[in-house]
Amino acid sequence: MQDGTKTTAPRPRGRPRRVEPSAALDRAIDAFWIGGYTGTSLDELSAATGLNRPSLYAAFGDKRQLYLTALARFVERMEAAVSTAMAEAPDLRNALARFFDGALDVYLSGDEPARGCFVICTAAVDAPEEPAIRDALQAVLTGIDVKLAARFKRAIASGELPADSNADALGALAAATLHSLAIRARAGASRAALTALAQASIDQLLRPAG
Amino acid sequence: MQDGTKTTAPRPRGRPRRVEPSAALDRAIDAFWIGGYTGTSLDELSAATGLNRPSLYAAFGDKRQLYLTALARFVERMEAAVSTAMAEAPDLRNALARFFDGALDVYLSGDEPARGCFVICTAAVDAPEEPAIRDALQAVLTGIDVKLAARFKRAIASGELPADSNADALGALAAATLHSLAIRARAGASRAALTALAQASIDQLLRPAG
DNA sequence: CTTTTTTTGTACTGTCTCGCACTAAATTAC
DNA sequence: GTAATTTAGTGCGAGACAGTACAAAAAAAG
Repeated sequence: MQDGTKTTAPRPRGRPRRVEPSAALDRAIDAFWIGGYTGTSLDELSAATGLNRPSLYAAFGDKRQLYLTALARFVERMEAAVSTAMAEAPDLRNALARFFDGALDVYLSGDEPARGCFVICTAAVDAPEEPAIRDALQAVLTGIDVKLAARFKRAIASGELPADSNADALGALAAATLHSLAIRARAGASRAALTALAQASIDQLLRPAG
Repeated sequence: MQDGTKTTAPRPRGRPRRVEPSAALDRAIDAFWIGGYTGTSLDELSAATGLNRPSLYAAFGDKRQLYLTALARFVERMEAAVSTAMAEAPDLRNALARFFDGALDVYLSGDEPARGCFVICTAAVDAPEEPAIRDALQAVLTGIDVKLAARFKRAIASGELPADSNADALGALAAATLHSLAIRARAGASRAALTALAQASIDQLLRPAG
């Protein structure tokens, strides 16, 4: 506050950017989210981001790199949301409820029709022919499995679940419900139906053994 | 057998086909299965089927119609397999085991890398922009839900499950496991891992209430 | 053998696609 | 004001793509 210039604004040398790369990336996510990798052209990406094709290349490299960067950012946010849902909820039941509810907020966001999950619904189709995409998809899936399994382990340790429960299996089953929500949302299922599935999953996962 | 000519072979009028449309459709399924709708070009379809583009158009119409026809045939077979698994198994546990095992046979068939489910993994990406594909996907998902729920209802009626069980919810959860298997297979998961998930799902669904 | 009918194969058109070269514009440094 | 630097915008070129027109081929019917 001593000198008038903010220390965080040492304006760079040349012509200023018309649109920030970070904002452009967010809108590229939106475009890829709807059309998928092969289904979204560079012209569409250019229109969505406000960057023309040469600027896109300068900022993110070619189409594949842009897609992978968009995927990475989406995953980063998703995993952060999952982590907070797992950490902040008072118990496992609430953690799962937040987890599924937060996912549905994302899957049903934006205009109609619903887009489902960016990674589950669009990365899957290109997985066989694009090893980098397949690896990214695989990493995301196991990442979710691990986060969920860790939360189930905590619930076992705290006595919320019986000691002989299989945390890894329960985590994978919770993730399976997530995958199904992603697909069903993109297929046009109603939020009510999806919420019912999530609730059924929670009830099933937390039902005490007989 | 009375006259030498087989009654089923009244050779049609013009030049004979080099390849049967039914066989061509099967190979079109394979091509779409790997690349998806937008990701598979007519040239690839032509090479896969052995029909050149004009013959493809004559036989199946344009690319969208061909994809929908391929999807319909795949679904038809899948639903038949599901029905027999549900009907022939001695009890619910075996029915589900056959159901998941049969699905994995399909999802892991063909060359590496695994293709997962044709409908779940490829129709999902084009669902937002192709209403016909979205409707087909939605119909398939609810079809599976209904078939599974019916089997759970039978299990309730036969006393295999407690009377207060929610057959619809259990059916949807079993379907969710199927969706997850489809995605995970395409992401590169091992058969062992997928089988473990299926087994965990069965154990969970059949666990008596506490 | 000729005609008719159906499929096959070639070639074409217009459009889209990706990626990049090159010029114009906007800003700072001097 | 001039030079340097960075981005924006135009436009090109080679190739892929979907769909179709048209001629050649292969069979049955007469």
